[in-house]
Amino acid sequence: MQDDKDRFYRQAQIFKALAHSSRLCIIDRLSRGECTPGELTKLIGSDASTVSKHLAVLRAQGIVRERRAGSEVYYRLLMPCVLGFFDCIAQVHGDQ
Amino acid sequence: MQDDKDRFYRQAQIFKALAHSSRLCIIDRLSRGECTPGELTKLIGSDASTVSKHLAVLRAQGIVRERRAGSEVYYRLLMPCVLGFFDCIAQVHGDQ
DNA sequence: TGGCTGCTTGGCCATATAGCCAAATTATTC
DNA sequence: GAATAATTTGGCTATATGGCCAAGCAGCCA
Repeated sequence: MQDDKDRFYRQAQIFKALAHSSRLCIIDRLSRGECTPGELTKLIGSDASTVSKHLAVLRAQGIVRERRAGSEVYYRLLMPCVLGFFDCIAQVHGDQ
Repeated sequence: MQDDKDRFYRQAQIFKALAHSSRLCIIDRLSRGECTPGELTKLIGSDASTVSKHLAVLRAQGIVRERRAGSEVYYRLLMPCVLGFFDCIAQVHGDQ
């Protein structure tokens, strides 16, 4: 009962982290290899601070992880199974 | 480019619909068979109007569909592949 | 028709989120 | 140490969302 409630809550946190087009764009990009916030900022086209906050949201849920290399930071996807979500959705939406 | 933006946006809408513990609870219940809003209201324990609005969110994204039978309404899960999401998350969370 | 039940919609408030700019932080290079 | 570049954090505002209550609508039965 309470366990279920907790589990649903934690799962919902993950979905919430995925529930933004810029963050999906980030995940899509990271599925093809590591990337810096700077590069992602160019890709997405919003302010660097905005992108950084999106990355923080994904980090907080363990979806991505960062690695410092000198003055740069590289992010990588920790939860590749989320890519399967896209297939599921595409199936229903009939797109892609 | 623009297509990608659109696709990410529509996918994000789906994730947004899934990003609430009560709605995940609904999906979990519907994965075991049809159910009325009344039953779901008892299960979740919030106001009937709140549950109805959650169902509207899921309906709008094509995740569930309703069927009228006299004065009652039965909801069913249209997107069973979302259940796979739970496995993915559990895998990472190590729970369940 | 009138009343009942089941469900949805409208209205309102409290809270959360996304975005920008500005400022702080960390590492590099001169 | 100062200047620069990359990233993050703080602060603010605008918008979206969730929740309740109250009201509306649809089907059923007396």
